[in-house]
Amino acid sequence: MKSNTFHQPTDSELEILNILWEYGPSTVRFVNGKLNEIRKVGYTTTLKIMQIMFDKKLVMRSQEGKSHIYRPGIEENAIQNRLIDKILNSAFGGSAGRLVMQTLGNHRASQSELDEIRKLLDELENKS
Amino acid sequence: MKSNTFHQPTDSELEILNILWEYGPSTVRFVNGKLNEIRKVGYTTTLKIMQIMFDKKLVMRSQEGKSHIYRPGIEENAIQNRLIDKILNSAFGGSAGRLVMQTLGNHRASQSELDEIRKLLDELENKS
DNA sequence: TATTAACTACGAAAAAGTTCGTAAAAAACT
DNA sequence: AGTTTTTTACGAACTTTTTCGTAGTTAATA
Repeated sequence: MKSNTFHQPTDSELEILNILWEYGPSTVRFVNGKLNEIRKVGYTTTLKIMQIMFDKKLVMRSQEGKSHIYRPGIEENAIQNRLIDKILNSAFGGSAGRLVMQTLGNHRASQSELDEIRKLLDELENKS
Repeated sequence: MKSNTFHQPTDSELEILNILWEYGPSTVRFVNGKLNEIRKVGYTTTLKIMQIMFDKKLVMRSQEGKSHIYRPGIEENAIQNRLIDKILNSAFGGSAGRLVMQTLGNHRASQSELDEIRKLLDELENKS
């Protein structure tokens, strides 16, 4: 196990982090239940992955009676930024503008989101 | 081999697609040379991956003398959109607005890109 | 208190991806 | 023509990730 390096979550790990971010501190059973709303996964499979995540510090946990309560060990924004960096470099030649254009061009955003984006653009331009 | 399903390129495959998109139709030797500008990769490793990509239809190829010339079997935009979809669903709860905000907030875009984005926002708002 | 149920830990198999060595064929070079 | 170089094909080892069975422990329940 690399102890030093940062651990990019795998796809399964990210799926679990999302559940923890959305629902807050949870048991393995709860997480496994959520996963099974989408696809069949064995309980010990979920357990094992969460144990691995604990080793990697992707989650933290505390004892509650006989079971563990898990919570995220990393901020949602940190992972989001890392994922953005990754596809930026691997598919958009590092250009944030291209990524944004492509995203807006293909996925509808709500009016309030568009307003927010416009506001952010204003700020960015004033800053420079 | 799944023949039916769409194949999301792996990281190595995406790296090779990027070279093909950037430099156009290329031999294995050329691609391997480009890869080796960044890290050490054996020739047959690159060959093998490109053969796998051919099976998956991620690249096409034509015979040129003794060797094959490879070209992308898929459009850059298609892959970009698929990558966006993936992180949108796996880390942004499906919200394009949040992805855009996060991207703009953390990665400098040039003035001309900002202008373009603003123009696109105008179009999106007029359309709806 | 004995049985059952729920939990963790762990090992190992299975699956997916990467790496490379070797063999055989084609082309280039003496 | 014979040797060397370049290429493809392919199998197999290795790595990483995912999956699950089994064992042992703790808690709940009869």
